[in-house]
Amino acid sequence: MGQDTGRPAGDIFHDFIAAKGFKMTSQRMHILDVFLKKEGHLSPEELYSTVKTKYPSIGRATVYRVLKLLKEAGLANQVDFGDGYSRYEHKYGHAHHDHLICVSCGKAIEVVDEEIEKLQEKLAARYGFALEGHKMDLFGLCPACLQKKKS
Amino acid sequence: MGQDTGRPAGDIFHDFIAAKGFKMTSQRMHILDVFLKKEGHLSPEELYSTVKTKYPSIGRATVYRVLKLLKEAGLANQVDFGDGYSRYEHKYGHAHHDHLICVSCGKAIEVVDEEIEKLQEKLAARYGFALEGHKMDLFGLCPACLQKKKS
DNA sequence: ATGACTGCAAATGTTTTGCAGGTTT
DNA sequence: AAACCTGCAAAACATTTGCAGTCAT
Repeated sequence: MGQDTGRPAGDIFHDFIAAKGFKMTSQRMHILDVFLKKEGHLSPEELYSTVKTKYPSIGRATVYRVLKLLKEAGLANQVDFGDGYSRYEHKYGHAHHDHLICVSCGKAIEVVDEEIEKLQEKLAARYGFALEGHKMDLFGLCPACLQKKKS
Repeated sequence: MGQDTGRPAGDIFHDFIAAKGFKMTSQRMHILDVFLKKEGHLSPEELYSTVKTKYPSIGRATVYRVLKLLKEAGLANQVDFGDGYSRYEHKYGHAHHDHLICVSCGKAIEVVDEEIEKLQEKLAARYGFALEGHKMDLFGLCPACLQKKKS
C-alpha cells in the first residue's frame, strides 16, 4: 500500500517537475538530497539550516518552496504535532504510518496497526463518509522516560 | 469517562481562577459565555470577532489569554487540523472524541470508537509506552459532498 | 493597597510574496 | 527568447509580550 521502493526519489521528482512544465535546478536537487538524508520529522527551519551548511547560497524561501513541491510530488508528508510549526517527513521508502510520540523527550516513532486502519474505514462508513486519509498521533511516555520518572 | 455534567462550567472556571490566586473579571466571564454558546471548533480569531460584536471593548490579547486559561482549567481542548491556525472546542459536557472531517466542505463531526481506543492502548503497550492521550482525525468526503461530486 | 488584569501596540516566529536579476528549456 | 527560478527583504499570518493604567480582592 503506497510503497514506492521501485524508482529513485530523484526520478520521481524530476518527472513531476517535467510534467508540470517546471524546471529542474541545482537548488531543488540539493534540497531534495539533504531532505532525503535526514530521517525523522524536521521543520522547514531545521532543513533550511542543514541545507545552509552545505549550500550557503540557498535561501530560506527556496527551501519552503521546494518543500511544497515535494509534498505535491508525493515525496514528502506534512505532519503537525501541534507545537507551533509544521514538520515534514519523507514518504519515499516509507509506507503509511502513524506516530507514537514521547511527551517527555519528544522522540517520535512510526507505527502501524492494520486492525485500527480497518476499524477507521468502518467508522467512517458508519457516517457515510468516503475515507481518504487520516492522522493518528498517540502521546505518552517512552520506556526510557518512564524509567527516569520512577527515580 | 471524563464527563463532567455535574457542575456548571462557570463554577469550574471560578474555582480554577480562585485556586490559582487569580481574579475573576467580567471579560473572562463574557468570553467563557460566548465560547460555550458556540458549538464546534473555532479559531481564536473567530471567537474574538464573535466576542467583539457583543463586547466591543474586549481586546484580542485577552481572548487569547482566556483561551489559554480555559485550556488549563480543563474546559477547552486545543485541536489542530493542520490548516495554519489552532482551534478550540469546549470540553464541557463533551466526552473524549476524535474527528471525522470533510475535505470538501470542512465540516467536522465528533466520533468515538471504543474498539479503536482499546487497540491504541495495546499498540502503545507493544512499544513499552505509557499512553497518555491521542489525537485521531479522519479525512474524507461527507455524504453531502459525495453526492455533489457525482453530478 | 496590592497584585492581577486589560487593551493597545509593538514584538515575535513562521511562512509567503514581490521583485530584479539569473537560469533552464 | 520565454518562462521559470532564485535570493533577498518586506509582507503577511497567527500569537505573544511589554507597558501604563484599571480593577478585583
